[in-house]
Amino acid sequence: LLEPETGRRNKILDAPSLEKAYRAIKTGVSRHKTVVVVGNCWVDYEGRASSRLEPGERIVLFKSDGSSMVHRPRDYAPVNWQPPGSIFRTRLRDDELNVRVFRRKDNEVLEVTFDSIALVAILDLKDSGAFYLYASEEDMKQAILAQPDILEEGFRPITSEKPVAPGFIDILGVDRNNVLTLVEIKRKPATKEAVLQLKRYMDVFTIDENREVRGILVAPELARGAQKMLASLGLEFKSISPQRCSEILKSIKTKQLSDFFQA
Amino acid sequence: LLEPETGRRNKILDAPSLEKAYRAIKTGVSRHKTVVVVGNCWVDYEGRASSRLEPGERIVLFKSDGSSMVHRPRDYAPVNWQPPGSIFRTRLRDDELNVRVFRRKDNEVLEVTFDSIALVAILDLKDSGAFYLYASEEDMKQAILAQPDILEEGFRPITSEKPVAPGFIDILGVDRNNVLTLVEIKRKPATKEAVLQLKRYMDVFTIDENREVRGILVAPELARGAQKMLASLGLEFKSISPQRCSEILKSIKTKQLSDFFQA
DNA sequence: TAATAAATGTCGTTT
DNA sequence: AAACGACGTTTATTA
Repeated sequence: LLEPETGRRNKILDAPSLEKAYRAIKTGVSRHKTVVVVGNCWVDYEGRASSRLEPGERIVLFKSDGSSMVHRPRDYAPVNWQPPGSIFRTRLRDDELNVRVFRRKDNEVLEVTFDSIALVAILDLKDSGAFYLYASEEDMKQAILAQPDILEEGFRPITSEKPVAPGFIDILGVDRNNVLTLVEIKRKPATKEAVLQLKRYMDVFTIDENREVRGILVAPELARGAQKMLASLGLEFKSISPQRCSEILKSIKTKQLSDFFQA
Repeated sequence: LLEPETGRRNKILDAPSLEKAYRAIKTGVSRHKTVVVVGNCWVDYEGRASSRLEPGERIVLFKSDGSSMVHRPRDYAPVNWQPPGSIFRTRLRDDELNVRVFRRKDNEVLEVTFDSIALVAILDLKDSGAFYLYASEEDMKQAILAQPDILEEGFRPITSEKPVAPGFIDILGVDRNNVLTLVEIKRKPATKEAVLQLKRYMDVFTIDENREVRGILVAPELARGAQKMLASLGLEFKSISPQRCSEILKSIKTKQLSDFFQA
């Protein structure tokens, strides 16, 4: 334990010496804690590309899965980082605290060197909370499979994620007249790119020119240029919002629950 | 000033009460500081999609440009975030500290609610250090423009980033026989997608079927399926690594420096 | 504002 | 391991 006398799981050092920071970081990393370091530092990266960040004050995270990131006082994205699976090595010499993050894959090295430290936090984070993302494209697909009528009355799905030459058809089915129908789903306004994607899938099924095949693009709306392209290619559009799909799924789950408790 | 008596720029609170944390965060955000909060929290997001993160201990960053991110003890990517330009609102009630991050664009809301705090850091980070990235696609282009022979002996660039219907041709030039030559550059193994991109550019210049035009794809290597497609479309490939380009640029800069000091 | 392409993209899945 | 597509992709650039 880091502080057996207090029983606390976290260790916070406010403006520690390099020596104290070094010991805390080294111990923290070896014990698979999450380490936050704030201080004046410079950063070198060598790998798929290479980079150099001149000195300045930043927030650096070292996580126990081997991922790490260097955050400047602005921007959403870290200026430098290393994905999970990397290995840490901490060193202190010549009034410089150096953390090297090595990643076997791509032979990548990230080196952060501090010459002054404002904060070190060694954190033992307990986090098992579930994460739910709703209204994803997957949700939209599940909603259409569960209630095919929202696409069109009489539509019957046959398969989903059907592998074809260019990729995967989201849903393959037949309409009320038994005409083969390809469904491509987008959770955002469908772009020309989405139209072309559906067209590529269509091409696979239109080897026989006599056989009728329908292609329906499902999305909350059509993006600007997409309408014209869609029409010229003889494809169709059905507006369905991800939110609506999310609610359909929710109502199905609620129904399943109530059925369960009634049974 | 946060702590006028000490003159320190940063304020570190180790396991503060919700009330103390609330005041520090509210003040810090309003004064455009960088705020780090570690504690037990749950997170809701509503926008292009929606999400729910159940309670757990996380590291949350609030930056003065309006960006924010929620980091779990593992993974490179934040589990939830908000890009720059968002607006913070901090509230305390019913033993819950709530920070709402609102983004006008896409009408997105991120809400982080804490019920216990392990650390609050209000940071006044001074960071003006320059960031240099090497071996980017831009570097590759500059290297070819500076030493066209690395593409092919006798190649002469005419323009770069030439705007054409589908986008921008990386480099437009002529070969030793004055044949118009289009160059598309990729820093990673060139995929079929890159081949198609070059093909689209080629189409613009082949209105006149009699006029010869060459298309050269520059990349460290060709991805699996790309070779066949390239050949079938009559396009060419030249292997150049981003690293090599980076070194060419470096040597040019060194030369320019030595010339400067000799003069 | 819309469109297009780049990114050390990352991440999951499937071959 | 390689390939392929999705992502709340984000970001920059330009018409």
